[in-house]
Amino acid sequence: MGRSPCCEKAHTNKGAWTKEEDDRLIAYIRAHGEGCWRSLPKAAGLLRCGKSCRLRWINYLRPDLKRGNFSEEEDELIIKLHSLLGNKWSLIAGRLPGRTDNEIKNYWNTHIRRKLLNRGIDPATHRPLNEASQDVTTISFGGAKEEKEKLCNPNGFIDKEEKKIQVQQRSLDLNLDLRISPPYHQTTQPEPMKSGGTTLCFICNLGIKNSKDCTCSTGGSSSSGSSSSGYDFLGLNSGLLDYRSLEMK
DNA sequence: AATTACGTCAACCGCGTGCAG
DNA sequence: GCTGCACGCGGTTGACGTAAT
Repeated sequence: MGRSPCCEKAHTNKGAWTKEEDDRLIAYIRAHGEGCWRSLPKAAGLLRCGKSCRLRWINYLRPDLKRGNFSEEEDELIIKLHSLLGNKWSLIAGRLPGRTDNEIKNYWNTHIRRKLLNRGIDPATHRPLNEASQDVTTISFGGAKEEKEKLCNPNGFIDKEEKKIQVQQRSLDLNLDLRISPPYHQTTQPEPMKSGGTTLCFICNLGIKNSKDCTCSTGGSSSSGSSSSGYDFLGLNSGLLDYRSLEMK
């Protein structure tokens, strides 16, 4: 059985794209737009798999791509978003205009991981390395599933309740409480780029509200008394982070 | 100059998901 | 509800460039 191949592999090119192939793909998409990747190669006269065309376009040929090095600001944003979202590269990329998920993923693995390690921070948990070996769990969404699977493992010798407690202890790390909820009505007016003559800071422009990182007068810092203690990372102490606000695509 | 080790990143692969029939 | 298709995503690979020996 199994899944049918996404394309006829026998007659497709693989490996690096040539200039001519790039030109054909660009010309076709300019003329017909994106979409229907499966039929695109044939229509564009390319001996490539549709997936390959899509990847090439999204990661390399798209006109709105921002080539070049990542700025320090982008670095920090990626770190913060990764601590929040885990390896959800497409979501992270959605917050970085002109950057692709593949690019960010590569950049993370080659630069930021090392950067964090040099700072003494575990890139998986975003906690100090000396704490990383303790009861800490990652923030990625996959973690819950793994833990669930572990719990369901019939061969496990540890009592299920005991395991539950272990998981709970390990999950104390960061209570994200990201919720999927029915369509909500905004309680506040959508914030314009400028509010009362005040230019919104980078964090507010990202749509992240109530963040301690906010440097403008409007968005963050939710009044003086709101954050009762410590670091209000991305506003997590001061309110619920709406997962939808992270979706950009 | 030759060889090896390492870093980078474009591209591939397999799986999950949404959707139409 | 089931099935197959198409797309999108994340993990991984491998070619290539550069630094070190």
